[in-house]
Amino acid sequence: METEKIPDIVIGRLPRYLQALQRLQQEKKLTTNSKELGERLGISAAQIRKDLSQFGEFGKQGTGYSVPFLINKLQSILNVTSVWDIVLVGMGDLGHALARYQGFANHGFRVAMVFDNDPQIIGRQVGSFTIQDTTDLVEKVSQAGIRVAMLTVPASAAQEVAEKLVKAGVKAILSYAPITLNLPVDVHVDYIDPILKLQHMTYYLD
Amino acid sequence: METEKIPDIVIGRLPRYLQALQRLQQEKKLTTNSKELGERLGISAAQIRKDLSQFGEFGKQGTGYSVPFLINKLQSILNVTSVWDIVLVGMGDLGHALARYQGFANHGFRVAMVFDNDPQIIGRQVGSFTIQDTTDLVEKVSQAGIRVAMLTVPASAAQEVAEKLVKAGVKAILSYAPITLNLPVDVHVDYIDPILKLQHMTYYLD
DNA sequence: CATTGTGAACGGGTTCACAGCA
DNA sequence: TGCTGTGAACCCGTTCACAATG
Repeated sequence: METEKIPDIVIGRLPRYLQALQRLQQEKKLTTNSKELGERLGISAAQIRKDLSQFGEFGKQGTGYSVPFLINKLQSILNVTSVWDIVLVGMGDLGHALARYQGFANHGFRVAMVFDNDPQIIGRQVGSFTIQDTTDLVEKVSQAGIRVAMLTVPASAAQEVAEKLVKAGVKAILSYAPITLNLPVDVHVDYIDPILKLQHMTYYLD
Repeated sequence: METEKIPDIVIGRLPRYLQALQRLQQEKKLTTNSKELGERLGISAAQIRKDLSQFGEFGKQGTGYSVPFLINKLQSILNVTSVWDIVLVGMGDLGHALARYQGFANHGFRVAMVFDNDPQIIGRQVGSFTIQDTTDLVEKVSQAGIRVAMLTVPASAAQEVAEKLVKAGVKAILSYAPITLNLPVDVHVDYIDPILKLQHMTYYLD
């Protein structure tokens, strides 16, 4: 095991391994192996072994991997042993859906605050949240010490809001806005855009 | 230009180029170059030139690329010169949000039908759509000749629904369900899962 | 004896650097 | 002069194949 310089692309696969393992656990399986995991995920067994071996020797020859043990290890590596509070900005339809999404629980996340800049909806309830004014965002978010954000505002507002989040101390932003954000290098940014994914696939359609 | 065997990873970047170009067009810019595009997207200029050169010689030395011309070329390459009908299955919060999302217009897509299996909501209106019964999915979708789907059903239903979509002739599925689908190789599948993206980023947080 | 962990070989994507051209 | 297109070099991730071992 050599901890130094693990490629980002490897890190990106770990959540998928964790997801598959949690499904195996639901199915009451206590052990698995690189072949089974690989088949479920469409990844080669060698790849999975090599990825995991970067972090330690988690398996047993002849047996494979203990499902609960490997889940614990991956949760530790990915820093999701406890729960990250998330600030959600932009309470359109998508923001509403994410605010109410039950899937974050048990995966290391919980929406803690929601914001919008529209006076028409500020103060309204969404599930258990009261929509707060983005004017107060920097103060409220920094005070709460929140480090993770999801951005569901229109493209025209995304850069500005992202800068507020950074000012508030946020270090990881998952943006649904169809625009590349320009932020300090120590802030981690990723994007979700269905149009990009769909256009990728239509290339292969006649 | 050599058309044979263009890596999938290159195809995956083309939608981002198109997105950036369309923003440039909104800003009334008529030409751009690999350096400007690269800076906007966080991609090296050489990468962009090499990617584009796989499909033809679209630029002019000393000038760069014509924005509208390159937009047209990319739209042709990606097969989004006309509009793909999409079938959307699963009318929870996320399904509602996607059904009402205005961002598909002008990017090559339009939601054409929506389905759910919950008797409580079948027949209801969502925007301009009437929620249809998944029992009728195969018939309706194949009759309409729809080739592209978005899946926003619970994980427990995703595989089953995906198989129905395939039976109906769908060849591209964008799934929001947190599970790897097992489908024929000629069906293109991609996933959107915020939890995977968040866990990837929290690895880098203390 | 099934399955891991891993060095070595391999393959392929990215960057380099420059000729070529508007 | 400015910027593209591209062969070559480089770099890095994946696969291979097998020794090690519970």
